[in-house]
Amino acid sequence: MSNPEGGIGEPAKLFAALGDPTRLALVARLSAGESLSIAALSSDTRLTRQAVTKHLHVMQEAGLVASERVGRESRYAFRPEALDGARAYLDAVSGQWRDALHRLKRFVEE
Amino acid sequence: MSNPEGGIGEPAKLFAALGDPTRLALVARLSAGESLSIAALSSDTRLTRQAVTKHLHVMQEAGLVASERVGRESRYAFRPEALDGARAYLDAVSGQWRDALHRLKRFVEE
DNA sequence: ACGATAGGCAACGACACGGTTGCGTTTCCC
DNA sequence: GGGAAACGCAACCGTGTCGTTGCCTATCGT
Repeated sequence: MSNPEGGIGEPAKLFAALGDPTRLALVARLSAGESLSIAALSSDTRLTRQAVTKHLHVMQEAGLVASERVGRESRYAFRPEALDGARAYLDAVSGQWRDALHRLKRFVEE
Repeated sequence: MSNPEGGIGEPAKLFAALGDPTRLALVARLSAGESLSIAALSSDTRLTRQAVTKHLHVMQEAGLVASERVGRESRYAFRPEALDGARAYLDAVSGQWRDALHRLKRFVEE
C-alpha cells in the first residue's frame, strides 16, 4: 500500500483537520509541548470557548490531538504521530511523480 | 520564519485542498505524470464533468495543479512543488514538538 | 456551603461546499 | 458546413461547517 491510491479516506480526514487556520493555530500552540485546557486555548483567541471545543473535537477525531480529563478541566495534547500519515501520503505522491518522470526520461532516451 | 506560527493562511488552503477524497483521487491520477483533460479525469468517476472542474479550480487556487489550454481541451498537470510547503509545515510542527520534549528532558535531568 | 471557574449539550443562523442540471461557446473532424 | 466533443458559466439544492448564544452540570477554593 505504498501507492497514493490506497486508503484515501483517512488521510483526507487528517488533511481536512489541518485545512483550517484556526485549527492550525491550535496545532502550533499545542506543538509547544504543554498539554493545555480549553480555557487556556481559547483565552488568547477572539473565538468562543465552544468554538475552540468544536475544533478540538474535529482534531481529536482526526487523531491530531488527545484529550485527558483532569479535575474540572480537560487537557488537550498534541499527537505528533498523526503527522506521519500525512507525511507518508505526501511522500508517496511525490515519489510516484518522480518515478513517472524517471520512466519518461528512460523512454525518451532509449 | 521556521516556527509553525508564521504564515498560516497559505498552508491551510493547501491542506484544505488535500482534505477531500475526490481531490485526493485526482491528485493520485495526476501524479502519475500525464497531463490530463477534464473529460479524461471525469471519465472514470461517478461525478459530473462540472464537479471535477470545480475540484480542479480549488486545487489550482491552492497551487496543487496547473492548467494549460490546448485546442478545445484544457489539460491539468500536477505541481509537486506545492507539496513542499505542506511538508515544510509538518516538519516545522513536529520539529517544534521534538525541541520542546528535548528542553523538558534537559530541565528534568538538571 | 457558596461563588466562581471549567466544561458539556443543544439549538440556531450565516455561509461555504459538493454536486447537479441546463445552456451557450469554441474547437475538432468528416 | 455541420454534427459532435470539450469546455465555461450560472442557477440551484442539500448538507456540512463555523461560530454564536443559552443553559445546565461538575469541580475548585475559601
